[in-house]
This record gives sequence, C-alpha cells and structure tokens, in this order.
Amino acid sequence: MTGQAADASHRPRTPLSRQRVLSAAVALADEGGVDALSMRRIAQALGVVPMALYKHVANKDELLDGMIDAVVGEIDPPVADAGWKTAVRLRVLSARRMLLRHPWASGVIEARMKARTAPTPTVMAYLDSMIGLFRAGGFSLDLVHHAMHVMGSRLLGFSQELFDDTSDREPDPDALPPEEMAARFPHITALAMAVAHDEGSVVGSGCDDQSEFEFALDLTLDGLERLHAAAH
Amino acid sequence: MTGQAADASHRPRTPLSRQRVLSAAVALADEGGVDALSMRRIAQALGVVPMALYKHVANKDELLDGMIDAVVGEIDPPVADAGWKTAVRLRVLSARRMLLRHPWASGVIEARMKARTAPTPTVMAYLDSMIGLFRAGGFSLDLVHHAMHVMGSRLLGFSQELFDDTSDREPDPDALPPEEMAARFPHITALAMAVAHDEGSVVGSGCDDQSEFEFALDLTLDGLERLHAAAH
DNA sequence: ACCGTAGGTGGACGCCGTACACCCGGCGGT
DNA sequence: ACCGCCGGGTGTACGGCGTCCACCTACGGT
Repeated sequence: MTGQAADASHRPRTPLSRQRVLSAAVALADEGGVDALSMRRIAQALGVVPMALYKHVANKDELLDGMIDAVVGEIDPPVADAGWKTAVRLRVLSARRMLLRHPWASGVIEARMKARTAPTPTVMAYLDSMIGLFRAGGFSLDLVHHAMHVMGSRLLGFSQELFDDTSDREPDPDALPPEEMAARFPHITALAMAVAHDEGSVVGSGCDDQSEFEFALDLTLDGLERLHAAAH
Repeated sequence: MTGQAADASHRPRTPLSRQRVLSAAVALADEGGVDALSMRRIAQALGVVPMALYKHVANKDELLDGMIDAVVGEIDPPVADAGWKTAVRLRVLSARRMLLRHPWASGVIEARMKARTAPTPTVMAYLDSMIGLFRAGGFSLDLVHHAMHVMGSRLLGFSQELFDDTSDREPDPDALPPEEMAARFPHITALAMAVAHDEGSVVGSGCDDQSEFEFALDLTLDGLERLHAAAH
C-alpha cells in the first residue's frame, strides 16, 4: 500500500504550468459555460488541489485575463495584399468564429472591459491591428475612430442572440400559448412566422445566423466606405 | 425593555413586497455594480432577514428577470406622428439613456439571453414595438428581420467602452510606459493622441461617447434607409 | 552534505444561494 | 368568543465558492 503510494507519488504527472492551467480553464468554460468555471473544478480537472493553481495564476481575475488572451490569440492575423475592406471583413469573421468556439468569451471580455484598469495586451494588439487595417486603407484618424466605435457598438443595448431560434430549446413549460403570443407581440410573431416559412431551411428555424451577421457587417462596411469616399 | 421590543415589533415597517424588493435590488446594483448584489445584502438594505425575500421572488434568477423588466420598462414609448427613422432613433437613444442609468443592465440582459428559455415579456414588448416602428415605415418583413439583427450585433465581439477614456481611471500601477506603448500599439496611440489633441474638450478625453454612439446609429439607419429605398 | 526555494498540500475563514422547519398575528367560519 | 388556517417573516444549516496562511517536500547549486 505504502509502496503503491510511493509509486503513485512519482507518477509522471506533467508538472503543471500556467499554460496547462489556462487550457484546462478554457476547456472547462467551453463546455458548461462560464459559471461552471471554478478554481476548485479546474484543480480537480488537473488532478491537483485548488491552491496549487495559485502558484501559476495570481487569482481568478488574472486567470480570466489569461483565458481572454489565449482565445483572442486564436484570431487569424490580417491577410496581406488585400483592400482594407476585405481585410477587415476577414478579420471580423475570424473573430466571430473564435467567439462561436468559445461562447463564454464575449461576455467575459465585455465584463472585464467595463470597469478595469486596462485591456490585456493581446486585446490591445487586436484592436491596434484592426485600426492599422483602416489606416492602411487611407482612412483619416478621425474616421477610423468613428469606425472603431461603430464596430463595437450594440445599438439595441443587447445583442442578437435574442429570438434567433425559437426552436431547439425544449418546449419551455410556461411559454405563452401561440394565440396570446400573437395578440401581445403581433410584430414578433409575424416576423417569426415569415422567417419560418421562408426557404424552409432544414434545421427548423429559417434564420441563418451567419448570413445575418455578414449582412450587418457588410451594411456597416458599405456605410464606412461611402463616408471614406465622400471625404475624398 | 420588552415594552420597547413590543413597540418595535409593530413599528410601521412597510410590509415588503415584490416591488420593494426589486427597487432595493436595482438601487443596490446601480451603485456598486452587479456583483455587489447579493440576496443577503438586499435583505439587509430592507432591514429583513435574507430568506424573507424568497416569499416575493422565487430565486436570484427570477429576481434578475424582475430587475430587467423594471429597467426595460423605463424606456420611453415610441413617439407617435414621426417617420420610422426618427421614431427608431429616439427609441434607441432612450434605451441608451436607461442603460447609462443602470450600467449593470446590459450585461445582465445579455447574459440572460444567452441560454435561457425566453426573454421576459417586457423585453419582448420592447422588441415587438421596435419591429412595429420599422413595419409602420413600410419595411418588408425580410428587411425588418435584417434590421433587427444589424441593430443587435456587435461586430468587434465586444463593445466600445474599450479605450474610450484613457483618463479618469487612476494611474494604474503596471501600465506600460508611453514609449513602449507607442512601440507595441502604434495605431492605438496615434489614434489616442489625435483624439486627445482634438478640440480639447474640457473633461480631458476628447472622445464624446454620446456623439460616437449617435454616429454609429445614424450610419446604420442611413444604411437601412438606402436598402429600403432600393427595394422601392 | 547542506540549504534555499519552487511548487504542491491541508485547513480554515467568510461570503454566497437557498432548503427546511418554525412561529406569529390577523381573519373567516362557526 | 373561539378556533384553525395561512401568508409572510425568522433561524438554522448545508454545500460551494475564492483565497489567506502555514506547512511539507523534493530538487538543484554550492
């Protein structure tokens, strides 16, 4: 028994490191969302006692920063040899793919931005290079400034994942009956019906999130292009 | 002593109610942010024991829903007798004012949307009436659908409060020295300097958040208008 | 052979959300 | 006048959280 314990003690346990902690944390958040993420659970996943993590990250905040850095680092670098418009477009779409891979990320990044000292360097680098793309396209500093604000703003106050699907979620016990739904929210239901009957995409909801996103992106880029052209 | 205790016992303590709980919660969140919000603290603010709250709200989730309903209800109703464009514009600006009043709200709403059964009826009503504004302006269902997605999307993946100020926050111990800043993030610094020297708004940072927001809003509305016109 | 140190451990503290049993005061029925 | 019901506030307790602190242990440099 003690012999086996000794055996187990120098089991080739890879020795833990900031990278390993961060990866485990990201993995845990990817499946199970951000509130399935606790120091204790990360430690458990790594087969280690909770406090061991603190030898590699200062605290949970700093761990979240590290996770952000990790996933923002996944965004593809800008393509060379392309107009500003396609360069920005590709970059934003790559960022979006990252955010779909790590659904917790957008919320965490946003929360971290709200009242913190400074964004992490990796985020800064992302923003910097995005600005660089506009500048390379000949945008004035002023217009770039506006552009960055436009691309970061959420006009409705919250984002689109609002009524995207209407399907997939399980029936939802206390949902309103359709007739009352139609009575109280006529426009929403009209829209939902129209979208549903439209094109009959096999997956159920006829609303293709990706193309909606690209629609918004292109509308914005077109608008910026027009302003850029108007400024000679 | 016991006499006084008896006195205290029928102190005219207004008898608690869902409304009072919600108001206290909103007040607590307004000052101190969303993580200063705990059942125990709300109870304390109301001079009551924590579990008393549960006679009026089912649990913390439901309480957050209630808070959202409360603040979304603060958004001004649509103005009558105006074109779709100004009607939408005013409504969005009113929503923004609410979100500035309750900085915690956007985060909570967004989080709640991510993986929940359904938005609360008040939020639905807000969306419904927004859709109604576009419809009244003659937009096709299809275009309205696009429009709602556009207005809800955050192209950068996170919103603008990113590097808005650069001032106000206290010095921040471990900030990069300006020269390294300039070296690593040349575009950001160039932009920041340009904005700072621009116009010299008294408050320090030369970036007026409100007008940036309106810039983004107008750019979007113009884009939608153009699409609407193109569709005859 | 020694010791300093980096890295893993164990326990404890104070906070959180909330389940459960309780208790008290006012009100309707008799 | 009494009784029993019940709505709403109370007390206690549990499990989970982040993190402080003291501790141990194995290893590399001298």
